[in-house]
This record gives sequence, structure tokens and C-alpha cells, in this order.
Amino acid sequence: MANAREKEQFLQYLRGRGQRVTGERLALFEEIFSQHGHIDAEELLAAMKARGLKISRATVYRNLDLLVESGLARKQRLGSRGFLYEHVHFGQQHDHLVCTGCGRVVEFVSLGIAALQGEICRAHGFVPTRHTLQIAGLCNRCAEASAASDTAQSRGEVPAHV
Amino acid sequence: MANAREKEQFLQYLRGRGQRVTGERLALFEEIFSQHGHIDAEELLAAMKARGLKISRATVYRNLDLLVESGLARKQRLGSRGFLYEHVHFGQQHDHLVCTGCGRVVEFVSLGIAALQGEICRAHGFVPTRHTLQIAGLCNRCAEASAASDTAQSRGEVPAHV
DNA sequence: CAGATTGTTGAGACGAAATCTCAATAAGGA
DNA sequence: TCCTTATTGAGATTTCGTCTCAACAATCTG
Repeated sequence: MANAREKEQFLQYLRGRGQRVTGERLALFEEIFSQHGHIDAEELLAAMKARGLKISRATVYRNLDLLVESGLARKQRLGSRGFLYEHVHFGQQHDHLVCTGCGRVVEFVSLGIAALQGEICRAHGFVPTRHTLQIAGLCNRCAEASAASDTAQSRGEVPAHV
Repeated sequence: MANAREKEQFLQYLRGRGQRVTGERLALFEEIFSQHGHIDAEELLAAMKARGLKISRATVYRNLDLLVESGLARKQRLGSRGFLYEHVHFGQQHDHLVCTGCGRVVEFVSLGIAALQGEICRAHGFVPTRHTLQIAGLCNRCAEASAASDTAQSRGEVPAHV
């Protein structure tokens, strides 16, 4: 299994805190680690039901937070509403480009930005625990599409202010 | 008046779209430009009522969004819930350090990070319209405080995974 | 393995934040 | 001043998430 290591980490996290290894927790773990992209709690709930597992909304939310606490998942607001979750492979940190046209999310990693963030924190005596960087805009496909029908300006669209 | 230029921009934005210059809009503009930090819609509503203006919640939300569209305000999630608004002086873009201890928000500007973001967008054929960068952690004051009473580890706190 | 202990679950109530509805109002033009 | 129509206010509604508590089940103990 590809997630053996993360699964072991999860089990140790639970046992180390006297928490129980339940069927619901394992099922949720499997589900989120079988997903590639970002997923929200409601979708996750639906996905579990679609698999024939009965699990309640409260349990999904509770255990999603548990996965975040254990360091195995990240919770972020990528759209305008709600949280999205994604699994984490070995603390691999990445940031996001979010297309406001089609909703596509592209991940990227920048060591340069990470280094500059470190410098900024040092300069402010700030001890960072996590960060969020999102760049919203149009992906290549949507940018071309909107360049074609270019009456956007005259329709009073929101001007870009980067 | 210090905001004359921004106010003019707002009026032009409204007129250019055939939208009306109402007392509520002007009052809201004054209020948000008289605030220094970040403020949420409910606080803004309360502040307006405290000034003796009667204005409804719906109007506050609607016009806050209008200010954002006009480029005069930014809307961001800085805490775990709700949006915070801040006024914008001339597209002056900045990012945030958010202390998870005391809630303090520190602003910073990094040209280096901005440049790297530009490169990343170019590499992905992505046309950015805006971005959000937040670094959560402990500010200098809170970091010292927690270093003092350092039994946190043994109490099973969430480990930092930057 | 049975029984006790106590963490976990499910269903729905609850809460906060934000949006929507629609009749009444008022801004801007004629 | 009158007309057209954008805007407002009050409250209902939606969305997203958390809380409550009795029933359940994971784990420990003898």
C-alpha cells in the first residue's frame, strides 16, 4: 500500500493520545488518501456514502480535523466559501494557483518564496507554524477564452489590482 | 480630506456604471477609510449604528462587496471564521502575519516574493488578478510567553508542521 | 472471554455568517 | 416636480459547521 507510512503515523498518533482506532477513522483516512486533489467535507461525506459506508456528517468533520491535527491533512479556504482538505505526503508544503474562471487549482512549490518568508518572520520575531499562499486569476485556458471575447472592459468587470 | 482621491475614484466607479451615490454608500466609505486596521462586516455595522446612522446589515454587506469590486477595499479571511475588510491606498498590496496566540495582525510587504509570484504565474501561463499570503504563528510577545511555561509538549499540543 | 470503562458515533438541534426576497423608498434625469 | 428604476430595510433563508446526548463499541482488566 502506498500510504503505509502515513497510515502508521496516523495509528501512532491515535494510540499515543489514547484515542481509538475506529472503522470510520480508517475509512476516512483511506478516502482522503485515495483522492488526488482538494476535497471538501460534503463531497467526502457523499463519497463515503457512495461507497456504501454509513457515516454521519459530524463524524466526517470531527475526523477531518483530527487528520489535520495529526499533520496528515491540510485544511484551507481555496474558494470563496467553505474549507477544502488535501492529504499531505511527508509535510510536502505547496501553494496554490486558483482559476477564477473554471475553478481549477494548480499546485506549485517555491523554495525562493519559502526562504523569503523565513526572513520576514525572523525580522519580526515571529515564529511561524504554517502559511497560506494563493494566487487567484485566470489559467491559460480561461485567459485565452476571455481574450477572444474581449468586451469584458466595457461590461464593467472588476479591474485587476495585483 | 485625506481620502479625496479614493473618494473620487469611488464616485467615478459608481457613475461609470450608472449606480447611485447614496448616503449609505458614502457613510460606509467614510467609515472604512477612517479605520486603520482590519474590520469585519458586523463591527462595521455596529460602528455605523454607534455613529447614529441607521443602516441595515444587508446594505453593509452589499456595499462592502461594491467597495471590493471598485478596488478600494480588500476582503480576506484572516482568522478562522468570517471575512475581514481593509481599505486600500492606491493598490498598495501587502501580506499578513497572523498571531494564533493573541490574534494580532502584522502587515508586511515583500517585493522579492511579489517578483517570484510573477515568475510562477508566467511559468504556468496564469494571469493573476490578486493574491493572498498569510503566515500564521506566534508573534514575539506570545512566543516568549509560551517559551516560559514550556510544558506544552507534554500536554499533547499540535506539533507545528511548517 | 466477560464485564467494565470510556472514547466515539449518529441524528438532529443549534449557531454564525452571509445572502436573498420584495415592498417601500429615494437618487438622478427629464 | 414627476418618472423611472436602483437601492434600501427587515426578516426569512441558505450555507457551513459545531454541539448535544443517548446509544454504541474499542480497549483494558481480571
